[in-house]
Amino acid sequence: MLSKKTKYGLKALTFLANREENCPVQISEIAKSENISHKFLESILLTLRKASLLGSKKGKGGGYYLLKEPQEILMTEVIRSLEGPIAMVPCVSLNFYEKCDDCPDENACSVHKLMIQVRDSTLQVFRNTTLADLTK
Amino acid sequence: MLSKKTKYGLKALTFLANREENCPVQISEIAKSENISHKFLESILLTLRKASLLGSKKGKGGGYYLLKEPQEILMTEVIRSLEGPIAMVPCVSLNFYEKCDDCPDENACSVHKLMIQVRDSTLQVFRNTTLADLTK
DNA sequence: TTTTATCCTACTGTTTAGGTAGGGTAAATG
DNA sequence: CATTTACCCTACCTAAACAGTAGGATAAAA
Repeated sequence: MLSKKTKYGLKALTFLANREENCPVQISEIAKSENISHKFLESILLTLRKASLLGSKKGKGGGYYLLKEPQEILMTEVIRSLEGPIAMVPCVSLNFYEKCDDCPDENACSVHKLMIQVRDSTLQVFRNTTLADLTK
Repeated sequence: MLSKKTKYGLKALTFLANREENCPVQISEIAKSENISHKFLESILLTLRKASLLGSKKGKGGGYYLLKEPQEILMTEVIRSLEGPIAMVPCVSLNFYEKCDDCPDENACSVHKLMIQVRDSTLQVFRNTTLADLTK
């Protein structure tokens, strides 16, 4: 299941990408337009800023803005920052690998085998999709 | 993330498929071999029986056994019984559809668009993989 | 009728998701 | 330089889901 955090984050990024000018947009404007709680969205945008996907400006006329062109923002980056691992089990994760404690031999594990395939097909989608593909 | 329930269920099914004879196997034997808590595995096998993937036999010499040939058991069935929806958001789920309450127009939603692609690529894996593909 | 092993309901502890609360800090404006 | 604006950051909270446990009921074989 995709968390609300990721879902809202994607919506916010799309909202920013859909604007013609890339000037700072206030949290409240995004929150209102996308039906997201102001405070929750604030914490999400903060995460995206720390992941270097968004820039921010304080004070009057401040807000958040994209740091890169939409077509340069890959879904792999976005999903990994907001959701964490893309793989369904840690033992097949490229960026968040962890060994299973119940599994003596990873290479003999049927779940491992299956989940590698799922990971690869999901990765293919995320690697071939940029923020620009989500806009209209 | 894949739940332990699904993970253990897959391991148990693979264990049964790897046996040369399809006679009833006790919970304890599977639990021991796969490092799964006996009681937890019991509840998982019960789920699989109710999903008509396993048969059971009570009393001495009893246990669980496959109801179909491994090559006839699709991953879509297994995952849906144990994990529930394959889609990452309910609004793109084929078998467990639900409308998002924050989304006025599904077709205009960027998350929807992306998640349909993910669902389709994951489905392709599960539809083309049977239990027989997980055995060795 | 005793033993074996599944069936089934209910309960419980831990973790995570999805927020809220409330003040701190930097920048623009006058 | 003071005020307003809007992001920055930590801590906290509640409900639900996950990952099991407990304990007995039931059915089949010996």
